[in-house]
Amino acid sequence: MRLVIARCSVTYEGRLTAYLPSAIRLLMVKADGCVAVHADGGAYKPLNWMNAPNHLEESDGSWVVTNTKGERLEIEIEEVLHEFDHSMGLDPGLQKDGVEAHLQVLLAERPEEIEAGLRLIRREYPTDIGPVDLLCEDGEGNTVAVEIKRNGGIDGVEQLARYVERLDRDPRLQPVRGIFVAQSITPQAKTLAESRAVGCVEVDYDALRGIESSVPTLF
Amino acid sequence: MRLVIARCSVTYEGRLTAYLPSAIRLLMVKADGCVAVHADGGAYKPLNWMNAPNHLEESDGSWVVTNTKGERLEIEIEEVLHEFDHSMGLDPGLQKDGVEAHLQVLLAERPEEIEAGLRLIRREYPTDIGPVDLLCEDGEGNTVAVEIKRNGGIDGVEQLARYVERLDRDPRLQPVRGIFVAQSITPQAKTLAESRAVGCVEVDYDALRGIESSVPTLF
DNA sequence: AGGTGTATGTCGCAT
DNA sequence: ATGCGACGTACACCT
Repeated sequence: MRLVIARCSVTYEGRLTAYLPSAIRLLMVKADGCVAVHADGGAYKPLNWMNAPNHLEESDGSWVVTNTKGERLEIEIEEVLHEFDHSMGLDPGLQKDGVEAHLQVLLAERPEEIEAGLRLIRREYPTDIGPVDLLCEDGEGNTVAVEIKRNGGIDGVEQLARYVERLDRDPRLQPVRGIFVAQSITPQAKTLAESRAVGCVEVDYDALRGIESSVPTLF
Repeated sequence: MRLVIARCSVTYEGRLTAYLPSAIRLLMVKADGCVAVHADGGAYKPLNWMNAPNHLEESDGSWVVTNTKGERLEIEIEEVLHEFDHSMGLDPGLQKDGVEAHLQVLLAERPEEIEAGLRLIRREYPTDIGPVDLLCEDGEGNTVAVEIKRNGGIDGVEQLARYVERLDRDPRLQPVRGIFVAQSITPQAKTLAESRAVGCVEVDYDALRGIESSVPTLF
Protein backbone atom coordinates (compact mmCIF):
# COMPACT_ATOMS: atom_id res chain seq x y z
CA MET A 1 0.00 0.00 0.00
CA ARG A 2 1.25 3.39 -1.03
CA LEU A 3 0.34 6.45 1.02
CA VAL A 4 0.95 9.99 -0.19
CA ILE A 5 0.00 13.15 1.63
CA ALA A 6 -0.18 15.98 -0.87
CA ARG A 7 -1.76 19.27 -1.74
CA CYS A 8 -3.85 18.43 -4.78
CA SER A 9 -6.98 19.08 -6.80
CA VAL A 10 -9.01 16.25 -8.30
CA THR A 11 -11.40 15.80 -11.21
CA TYR A 12 -13.59 12.75 -11.77
CA GLU A 13 -15.46 12.14 -14.97
CA GLY A 14 -17.47 9.00 -15.36
CA ARG A 15 -20.76 8.03 -13.83
CA LEU A 16 -20.95 11.69 -12.88
CA THR A 17 -18.67 14.69 -13.05
CA ALA A 18 -17.06 15.92 -9.84
CA TYR A 19 -14.41 18.44 -8.95
CA LEU A 20 -12.34 18.82 -5.80
CA PRO A 21 -10.55 22.15 -5.26
CA SER A 22 -6.98 22.26 -4.03
CA ALA A 23 -6.35 21.12 -0.44
CA ILE A 24 -4.13 18.74 1.54
CA ARG A 25 -5.34 15.16 1.29
CA LEU A 26 -4.29 11.54 1.63
CA LEU A 27 -3.85 9.56 -1.57
CA MET A 28 -4.07 5.81 -1.02
CA VAL A 29 -3.04 3.28 -3.66
CA LYS A 30 -3.70 -0.32 -2.67
CA ALA A 31 -1.95 -3.42 -3.97
CA ASP A 32 -4.83 -4.19 -6.32
CA GLY A 33 -4.36 -0.77 -7.92
CA CYS A 34 -7.42 0.98 -6.53
CA VAL A 35 -6.93 4.66 -5.74
CA ALA A 36 -8.71 6.69 -3.04
CA VAL A 37 -8.49 10.37 -2.11
CA HIS A 38 -9.25 10.94 1.58
CA ALA A 39 -9.94 14.15 3.47
CA ASP A 40 -9.21 14.37 7.17
CA GLY A 41 -12.81 13.71 8.20
CA GLY A 42 -16.14 12.44 6.95
CA ALA A 43 -16.35 8.77 7.90
CA TYR A 44 -14.54 6.15 5.89
CA LYS A 45 -15.74 7.09 2.45
CA PRO A 46 -13.12 8.84 0.32
CA LEU A 47 -13.91 12.09 -1.45
CA ASN A 48 -12.98 10.53 -4.74
CA TRP A 49 -11.77 7.13 -5.87
CA MET A 50 -11.28 4.66 -8.68
CA ASN A 51 -11.71 0.96 -8.03
CA ALA A 52 -9.57 -1.79 -9.50
CA PRO A 53 -9.04 -2.76 -12.24
CA ASN A 54 -7.68 0.48 -13.62
CA HIS A 55 -4.63 2.06 -15.18
CA LEU A 56 -2.57 4.64 -13.30
CA GLU A 57 -0.46 6.96 -15.45
CA GLU A 58 1.90 8.99 -13.34
CA SER A 59 3.56 12.01 -14.85
CA ASP A 60 5.22 15.02 -13.31
CA GLY A 61 2.72 16.59 -10.92
CA SER A 62 -0.30 14.65 -12.12
CA TRP A 63 -1.84 11.21 -11.82
CA VAL A 64 -4.37 10.04 -14.38
CA VAL A 65 -6.37 6.94 -13.49
CA THR A 66 -8.59 5.40 -16.16
CA ASN A 67 -10.60 2.22 -16.51
CA THR A 68 -12.17 0.31 -19.38
CA LYS A 69 -15.61 1.79 -18.64
CA GLY A 70 -14.35 5.20 -19.74
CA GLU A 71 -14.17 6.65 -16.25
CA ARG A 72 -11.30 9.00 -15.56
CA LEU A 73 -9.83 10.32 -12.32
CA GLU A 74 -7.23 13.05 -12.58
CA ILE A 75 -5.20 14.21 -9.60
CA GLU A 76 -3.14 17.39 -9.99
CA ILE A 77 -0.41 17.22 -7.37
CA GLU A 78 0.97 20.59 -6.36
CA GLU A 79 3.12 19.53 -3.44
CA VAL A 80 4.01 16.19 -1.87
CA LEU A 81 4.27 16.48 1.92
CA HIS A 82 4.90 12.85 2.80
CA GLU A 83 5.16 9.59 0.97
CA PHE A 84 5.36 6.04 2.21
CA ASP A 85 5.02 2.55 0.81
CA HIS A 86 4.58 -0.72 2.66
CA SER A 87 3.73 -4.19 1.47
CA MET A 88 1.17 -5.97 3.64
CA GLY A 89 0.49 -9.40 2.19
CA LEU A 90 -2.90 -11.01 1.71
CA ASP A 91 -5.58 -10.34 4.29
CA PRO A 92 -7.24 -13.39 5.89
CA GLY A 93 -10.58 -11.58 5.67
CA LEU A 94 -13.54 -10.89 7.87
CA GLN A 95 -15.76 -13.29 9.78
CA LYS A 96 -19.30 -12.06 10.35
CA ASP A 97 -22.14 -13.22 12.52
CA GLY A 98 -25.56 -12.01 13.46
CA VAL A 99 -27.40 -10.28 10.62
CA GLU A 100 -30.55 -11.16 8.76
CA ALA A 101 -29.22 -14.58 7.81
CA HIS A 102 -28.94 -15.57 11.46
CA LEU A 103 -32.39 -14.22 12.30
CA GLN A 104 -33.73 -16.35 9.44
CA VAL A 105 -32.04 -19.47 10.82
CA LEU A 106 -33.43 -18.82 14.30
CA LEU A 107 -36.98 -18.30 13.04
CA ALA A 108 -36.79 -21.31 10.71
CA GLU A 109 -36.08 -23.38 13.80
CA ARG A 110 -38.92 -21.80 15.78
CA PRO A 111 -41.67 -20.62 13.39
CA GLU A 112 -44.11 -20.73 16.33
CA GLU A 113 -42.35 -17.61 17.59
CA ILE A 114 -43.91 -15.84 14.60
CA GLU A 115 -47.41 -17.25 15.03
CA ALA A 116 -48.80 -20.09 17.11
CA GLY A 117 -49.25 -23.27 15.07
CA LEU A 118 -46.96 -22.16 12.24
CA ARG A 119 -44.92 -25.00 10.71
CA LEU A 120 -41.96 -24.62 8.32
CA ILE A 121 -42.31 -26.04 4.79
CA ARG A 122 -39.06 -24.63 3.39
CA ARG A 123 -36.47 -21.94 3.90
CA GLU A 124 -35.51 -19.82 0.83
CA TYR A 125 -38.46 -21.21 -1.14
CA PRO A 126 -37.78 -20.31 -4.78
CA THR A 127 -40.17 -18.32 -6.97
CA ASP A 128 -39.47 -16.90 -10.41
CA ILE A 129 -38.92 -13.45 -8.90
CA GLY A 130 -36.64 -14.59 -6.08
CA PRO A 131 -36.65 -16.79 -2.98
CA VAL A 132 -39.16 -16.35 -0.14
CA ASP A 133 -37.38 -16.31 3.24
CA LEU A 134 -39.71 -18.87 4.84
CA LEU A 135 -42.62 -20.79 3.37
CA CYS A 136 -44.86 -22.12 6.14
CA GLU A 137 -48.21 -23.72 6.83
CA ASP A 138 -50.51 -22.40 9.54
CA GLY A 139 -52.66 -24.40 11.97
CA GLU A 140 -55.46 -24.62 9.40
CA GLY A 141 -53.23 -25.92 6.61
CA ASN A 142 -53.05 -22.64 4.69
CA THR A 143 -49.80 -21.46 3.13
CA VAL A 144 -47.97 -18.53 4.73
CA ALA A 145 -45.06 -16.65 3.13
CA VAL A 146 -42.73 -15.00 5.63
CA GLU A 147 -40.34 -12.17 4.79
CA ILE A 148 -37.70 -11.43 7.42
CA LYS A 149 -35.89 -8.12 7.83
CA ARG A 150 -33.77 -6.58 10.52
CA ASN A 151 -35.37 -3.20 10.01
CA GLY A 152 -38.85 -3.39 8.53
CA GLY A 153 -39.56 -0.65 5.99
CA ILE A 154 -41.89 -0.10 3.06
CA ASP A 155 -39.60 -1.94 0.64
CA GLY A 156 -39.85 -5.18 2.58
CA VAL A 157 -43.64 -5.08 2.56
CA GLU A 158 -43.66 -4.53 -1.22
CA GLN A 159 -41.23 -7.39 -1.67
CA LEU A 160 -43.42 -9.73 0.38
CA ALA A 161 -46.58 -8.58 -1.42
CA ARG A 162 -44.94 -9.47 -4.76
CA TYR A 163 -44.07 -12.95 -3.47
CA VAL A 164 -47.56 -13.56 -2.09
CA GLU A 165 -49.17 -12.42 -5.35
CA ARG A 166 -46.90 -14.81 -7.24
CA LEU A 167 -47.31 -17.80 -4.89
CA ASP A 168 -51.07 -17.35 -4.77
CA ARG A 169 -51.22 -18.20 -8.50
CA ASP A 170 -49.93 -21.71 -7.69
CA PRO A 171 -53.01 -23.94 -7.23
CA ARG A 172 -51.04 -26.30 -4.97
CA LEU A 173 -50.35 -23.47 -2.51
CA GLN A 174 -53.28 -21.08 -2.65
CA PRO A 175 -54.67 -19.41 -0.69
CA VAL A 176 -51.40 -17.77 0.40
CA ARG A 177 -51.06 -14.98 2.93
CA GLY A 178 -47.98 -13.05 4.03
CA ILE A 179 -46.41 -12.23 7.38
CA PHE A 180 -43.76 -9.50 7.59
CA VAL A 181 -41.31 -10.20 10.42
CA ALA A 182 -38.68 -7.73 11.66
CA GLN A 183 -36.97 -6.53 14.79
CA SER A 184 -38.74 -3.23 14.28
CA ILE A 185 -41.32 -2.11 11.73
CA THR A 186 -41.92 1.52 10.76
CA PRO A 187 -45.47 2.86 11.16
CA GLN A 188 -45.55 3.56 7.41
CA ALA A 189 -44.68 -0.05 6.66
CA LYS A 190 -47.40 -1.23 9.05
CA THR A 191 -49.94 0.97 7.28
CA LEU A 192 -48.87 -0.31 3.87
CA ALA A 193 -48.93 -3.88 5.16
CA GLU A 194 -52.52 -3.43 6.30
CA SER A 195 -53.60 -2.13 2.90
CA ARG A 196 -51.82 -5.09 1.29
CA ALA A 197 -53.46 -7.55 3.75
CA VAL A 198 -50.05 -8.55 5.07
CA GLY A 199 -49.52 -9.40 8.74
CA CYS A 200 -46.81 -7.78 10.85
CA VAL A 201 -44.78 -9.33 13.66
CA GLU A 202 -41.95 -7.71 15.58
CA VAL A 203 -39.46 -10.15 17.13
CA ASP A 204 -36.67 -9.72 19.67
CA TYR A 205 -33.40 -10.99 18.20
CA ASP A 206 -31.58 -11.18 21.53
CA ALA A 207 -34.44 -13.11 23.13
CA LEU A 208 -34.55 -15.58 20.22
CA ARG A 209 -30.81 -15.95 20.47
CA GLY A 210 -31.15 -16.64 24.19
CA ILE A 211 -33.66 -19.44 23.53
CA GLU A 212 -31.19 -21.36 21.35
CA SER A 213 -28.11 -20.62 23.47
CA SER A 214 -27.08 -24.29 23.20
CA VAL A 215 -26.06 -23.80 19.54
CA PRO A 216 -22.36 -22.87 19.27
CA THR A 217 -21.46 -19.50 17.73
CA LEU A 218 -19.03 -18.96 14.88
CA PHE A 219 -16.10 -18.09 17.08
CA MET B 1 -4.83 12.46 10.14
CA ARG B 2 -2.95 9.70 11.86
CA LEU B 3 -1.72 6.70 9.89
CA VAL B 4 -0.40 3.55 11.53
CA ILE B 5 0.74 0.43 9.75
CA ALA B 6 0.63 -2.45 12.19
CA ARG B 7 0.20 -6.15 12.60
CA CYS B 8 -3.10 -6.41 14.44
CA SER B 9 -6.28 -8.37 15.04
CA VAL B 10 -9.66 -6.66 15.30
CA THR B 11 -13.00 -7.39 16.94
CA TYR B 12 -16.21 -5.48 16.30
CA GLU B 13 -19.30 -5.89 18.41
CA GLY B 14 -22.33 -3.78 17.66
CA ARG B 15 -24.88 -4.07 14.89
CA LEU B 16 -23.20 -7.40 14.19
CA THR B 17 -20.24 -9.31 15.55
CA ALA B 18 -17.12 -9.58 13.40
CA TYR B 19 -13.59 -10.80 13.89
CA LEU B 20 -10.47 -10.07 11.90
CA PRO B 21 -7.48 -12.43 12.41
CA SER B 22 -3.97 -11.08 12.77
CA ALA B 23 -2.39 -9.48 9.69
CA ILE B 24 -0.65 -6.29 8.60
CA ARG B 25 -3.11 -3.45 8.05
CA LEU B 26 -3.43 0.32 7.85
CA LEU B 27 -5.11 2.04 10.78
CA MET B 28 -6.47 5.48 9.86
CA VAL B 29 -7.64 7.98 12.47
CA LYS B 30 -9.14 11.14 11.01
CA ALA B 31 -9.37 14.55 12.66
CA ASP B 32 -13.04 13.98 13.53
CA GLY B 33 -12.01 10.85 15.46
CA CYS B 34 -13.33 8.21 13.08
CA VAL B 35 -11.22 5.05 12.87
CA ALA B 36 -10.83 2.75 9.87
CA VAL B 37 -8.90 -0.50 9.41
CA HIS B 38 -7.79 -1.01 5.80
CA ALA B 39 -6.40 -4.07 4.09
CA ASP B 40 -4.16 -3.65 1.03
CA GLY B 41 -6.96 -4.31 -1.44
CA GLY B 42 -10.72 -4.50 -1.87
CA ALA B 43 -11.91 -1.08 -3.07
CA TYR B 44 -12.17 1.84 -0.72
CA LYS B 45 -14.24 0.20 1.99
CA PRO B 46 -12.32 -0.59 5.16
CA LEU B 47 -12.49 -4.04 6.71
CA ASN B 48 -13.71 -2.52 9.93
CA TRP B 49 -14.39 0.99 11.19
CA MET B 50 -16.03 3.20 13.77
CA ASN B 51 -17.52 6.51 12.69
CA ALA B 52 -17.38 9.74 14.68
CA PRO B 53 -18.43 10.57 17.31
CA ASN B 54 -16.66 7.95 19.35
CA HIS B 55 -14.20 7.49 22.15
CA LEU B 56 -10.74 6.04 21.52
CA GLU B 57 -9.02 4.52 24.53
CA GLU B 58 -5.43 3.73 23.75
CA SER B 59 -3.52 1.43 26.07
CA ASP B 60 -0.37 -0.60 25.61
CA GLY B 61 -0.86 -2.76 22.53
CA SER B 62 -4.59 -2.21 22.21
CA TRP B 63 -7.07 0.41 21.00
CA VAL B 64 -10.64 0.31 22.19
CA VAL B 65 -13.09 2.50 20.30
CA THR B 66 -16.62 2.84 21.68
CA ASN B 67 -19.63 4.99 20.91
CA THR B 68 -22.83 5.89 22.74
CA LYS B 69 -24.84 3.31 20.78
CA GLY B 70 -22.96 0.54 22.57
CA GLU B 71 -20.82 -0.44 19.59
CA ARG B 72 -17.27 -1.47 20.33
CA LEU B 73 -14.21 -1.85 18.09
CA GLU B 74 -11.15 -3.41 19.64
CA ILE B 75 -7.80 -3.46 17.88
CA GLU B 76 -5.07 -5.63 19.34
CA ILE B 77 -1.78 -4.25 18.07
CA GLU B 78 1.05 -6.75 18.00
CA GLU B 79 3.64 -4.72 16.16
CA VAL B 80 3.78 -1.18 14.82
CA LEU B 81 5.66 -1.01 11.50
CA HIS B 82 5.17 2.64 10.66
CA GLU B 83 3.44 5.61 12.17
CA PHE B 84 2.79 9.07 10.83
CA ASP B 85 0.64 12.04 11.69
CA HIS B 86 -0.20 15.06 9.55
CA SER B 87 -2.69 17.85 10.01
CA MET B 88 -4.61 18.71 6.83
CA GLY B 89 -7.03 21.49 7.61
CA LEU B 90 -10.66 21.64 6.52
CA ASP B 91 -11.53 20.25 3.11
CA PRO B 92 -13.41 22.56 0.72
CA GLY B 93 -15.57 19.60 -0.28
CA LEU B 94 -16.81 18.00 -3.45
CA GLN B 95 -18.75 19.60 -6.27
CA LYS B 96 -20.95 17.15 -8.14
CA ASP B 97 -22.79 17.32 -11.42
CA GLY B 98 -24.88 14.75 -13.22
CA VAL B 99 -26.74 12.98 -10.45
CA GLU B 100 -30.47 12.37 -10.41
CA ALA B 101 -31.15 15.93 -9.23
CA HIS B 102 -29.56 17.38 -12.35
CA LEU B 103 -31.35 14.94 -14.65
CA GLN B 104 -34.58 16.03 -12.98
CA VAL B 105 -33.82 19.70 -13.66
CA LEU B 106 -33.06 18.99 -17.32
CA LEU B 107 -36.25 17.01 -17.82
CA ALA B 108 -38.35 19.58 -15.94
CA GLU B 109 -37.16 22.11 -18.52
CA ARG B 110 -37.94 19.82 -21.45
CA PRO B 111 -40.76 17.41 -20.54
CA GLU B 112 -41.41 16.95 -24.26
CA GLU B 113 -38.19 14.87 -24.30
CA ILE B 114 -40.14 12.33 -22.22
CA GLU B 115 -43.29 12.35 -24.36
CA ALA B 116 -44.54 14.69 -27.08
CA GLY B 117 -47.04 17.21 -25.74
CA LEU B 118 -46.09 16.74 -22.09
CA ARG B 119 -46.24 19.93 -20.00
CA LEU B 120 -44.85 20.42 -16.48
CA ILE B 121 -47.27 21.19 -13.66
CA ARG B 122 -44.78 20.95 -10.79
CA ARG B 123 -41.43 19.49 -9.80
CA GLU B 124 -41.27 17.55 -6.50
CA TYR B 125 -45.07 17.49 -6.23
CA PRO B 126 -45.83 16.49 -2.63
CA THR B 127 -48.01 13.52 -1.67
CA ASP B 128 -48.49 12.09 1.80
CA ILE B 129 -46.06 9.27 1.02
CA GLY B 130 -43.35 11.46 -0.49
CA PRO B 131 -42.74 13.83 -3.40
CA VAL B 132 -43.32 12.88 -7.05
CA ASP B 133 -40.34 13.90 -9.19
CA LEU B 134 -42.44 15.57 -11.90
CA LEU B 135 -46.17 16.08 -12.13
CA CYS B 136 -47.19 16.79 -15.73
CA GLU B 137 -50.18 17.08 -18.01
CA ASP B 138 -50.26 15.33 -21.37
CA GLY B 139 -51.60 16.64 -24.66
CA GLU B 140 -55.12 15.50 -23.73
CA GLY B 141 -55.10 17.22 -20.37
CA ASN B 142 -54.61 14.04 -18.32
CA THR B 143 -52.30 13.99 -15.32
CA VAL B 144 -48.98 12.16 -15.65
CA ALA B 145 -46.68 11.34 -12.74
CA VAL B 146 -43.01 10.97 -13.72
CA GLU B 147 -40.40 9.16 -11.64
CA ILE B 148 -36.79 9.79 -12.65
CA LYS B 149 -33.88 7.47 -11.90
CA ARG B 150 -30.36 7.18 -13.16
CA ASN B 151 -30.55 3.40 -13.12
CA GLY B 152 -34.07 2.09 -13.46
CA GLY B 153 -34.82 -0.97 -11.35
CA ILE B 154 -37.84 -2.68 -9.86
CA ASP B 155 -37.81 -0.42 -6.80
CA GLY B 156 -38.34 2.71 -8.88
CA VAL B 157 -41.36 1.19 -10.64
CA GLU B 158 -42.89 0.24 -7.29
CA GLN B 159 -42.24 3.72 -5.98
CA LEU B 160 -43.95 5.30 -8.99
CA ALA B 161 -46.87 2.85 -8.80
CA ARG B 162 -47.43 3.91 -5.16
CA TYR B 163 -47.49 7.56 -6.16
CA VAL B 164 -49.87 6.98 -9.06
CA GLU B 165 -52.21 4.96 -6.86
CA ARG B 166 -52.21 7.78 -4.32
CA LEU B 167 -52.60 10.63 -6.81
CA ASP B 168 -55.38 8.83 -8.66
CA ARG B 169 -57.54 9.13 -5.53
CA ASP B 170 -57.49 12.92 -5.91
CA PRO B 171 -60.60 13.88 -7.94
CA ARG B 172 -58.87 17.03 -9.18
CA LEU B 173 -56.10 14.97 -10.78
CA GLN B 174 -57.60 11.67 -11.87
CA PRO B 175 -57.16 9.86 -14.10
CA VAL B 176 -53.41 9.68 -13.38
CA ARG B 177 -50.91 7.54 -15.24
CA GLY B 178 -47.19 7.05 -14.62
CA ILE B 179 -44.08 7.26 -16.75
CA PHE B 180 -40.81 5.78 -15.50
CA VAL B 181 -37.81 7.65 -16.88
CA ALA B 182 -34.20 6.53 -16.52
CA GLN B 183 -30.90 6.43 -18.35
CA SER B 184 -31.25 2.65 -18.42
CA ILE B 185 -34.07 0.38 -17.32
CA THR B 186 -33.62 -3.29 -16.43
CA PRO B 187 -35.78 -5.83 -18.33
CA GLN B 188 -37.36 -6.88 -15.02
CA ALA B 189 -38.36 -3.30 -14.30
CA LYS B 190 -39.86 -2.99 -17.80
CA THR B 191 -41.87 -6.15 -17.27
CA LEU B 192 -43.10 -4.96 -13.89
CA ALA B 193 -43.91 -1.55 -15.33
CA GLU B 194 -46.07 -3.17 -18.00
CA SER B 195 -48.03 -5.17 -15.43
CA ARG B 196 -48.48 -1.97 -13.41
CA ALA B 197 -49.58 -0.06 -16.55
CA VAL B 198 -46.62 2.28 -16.17
CA GLY B 199 -44.81 3.68 -19.20
CA CYS B 200 -41.04 3.42 -19.62
CA VAL B 201 -38.73 5.92 -21.28
CA GLU B 202 -34.95 5.71 -21.50
CA VAL B 203 -33.18 9.05 -21.89
CA ASP B 204 -29.64 10.00 -22.81
CA TYR B 205 -28.18 12.32 -20.19
CA ASP B 206 -25.32 13.55 -22.39
CA ALA B 207 -27.70 14.32 -25.24
CA LEU B 208 -30.04 16.23 -22.91
CA ARG B 209 -27.07 18.11 -21.57
CA GLY B 210 -26.02 18.95 -25.12
CA ILE B 211 -29.46 20.39 -25.89
CA GLU B 212 -29.21 22.91 -23.07
CA SER B 213 -25.56 23.72 -23.61
CA SER B 214 -26.38 27.43 -23.27
CA VAL B 215 -26.96 26.97 -19.53
CA PRO B 216 -23.67 27.41 -17.65
CA THR B 217 -22.32 24.34 -15.86
CA LEU B 218 -21.32 24.20 -12.23
CA PHE B 219 -17.66 24.76 -12.89
C1' DA C 1 -34.56 11.67 16.51
C1' DG C 2 -36.81 8.88 12.98
C1' DG C 3 -38.33 7.93 8.11
C1' DT C 4 -37.47 8.16 3.14
C1' DG C 5 -34.75 8.28 -0.96
C1' DT C 6 -30.09 8.56 -3.24
C1' DA C 7 -25.48 6.63 -4.15
C1' DT C 8 -19.56 7.06 -8.81
C1' DG C 9 -22.97 3.21 -3.38
C1' DT C 10 -20.04 -1.66 -2.48
C1' DC C 11 -20.43 -6.56 -2.06
C1' DG C 12 -21.84 -11.25 -2.79
C1' DC C 13 -24.59 -14.64 -5.10
C1' DA C 14 -27.30 -16.64 -8.70
C1' DT C 15 -28.52 -16.72 -13.52
C1' DA D 1 -21.43 -10.14 -17.48
C1' DT D 2 -25.82 -8.87 -15.49
C1' DG D 3 -29.51 -8.78 -12.33
C1' DC D 4 -30.90 -8.59 -7.67
C1' DG D 5 -30.95 -8.14 -2.76
C1' DA D 6 -28.29 -7.10 1.61
C1' DC D 7 -25.43 -3.87 3.95
C1' DG D 8 -22.59 -2.38 10.74
C1' DT D 9 -24.81 0.39 4.13
C1' DA D 10 -23.49 6.05 4.56
C1' DC D 11 -25.58 10.36 3.64
C1' DA D 12 -28.68 14.31 2.88
C1' DC D 13 -33.18 15.91 3.51
C1' DC D 14 -37.39 16.44 5.72
C1' DT D 15 -40.77 16.03 9.45
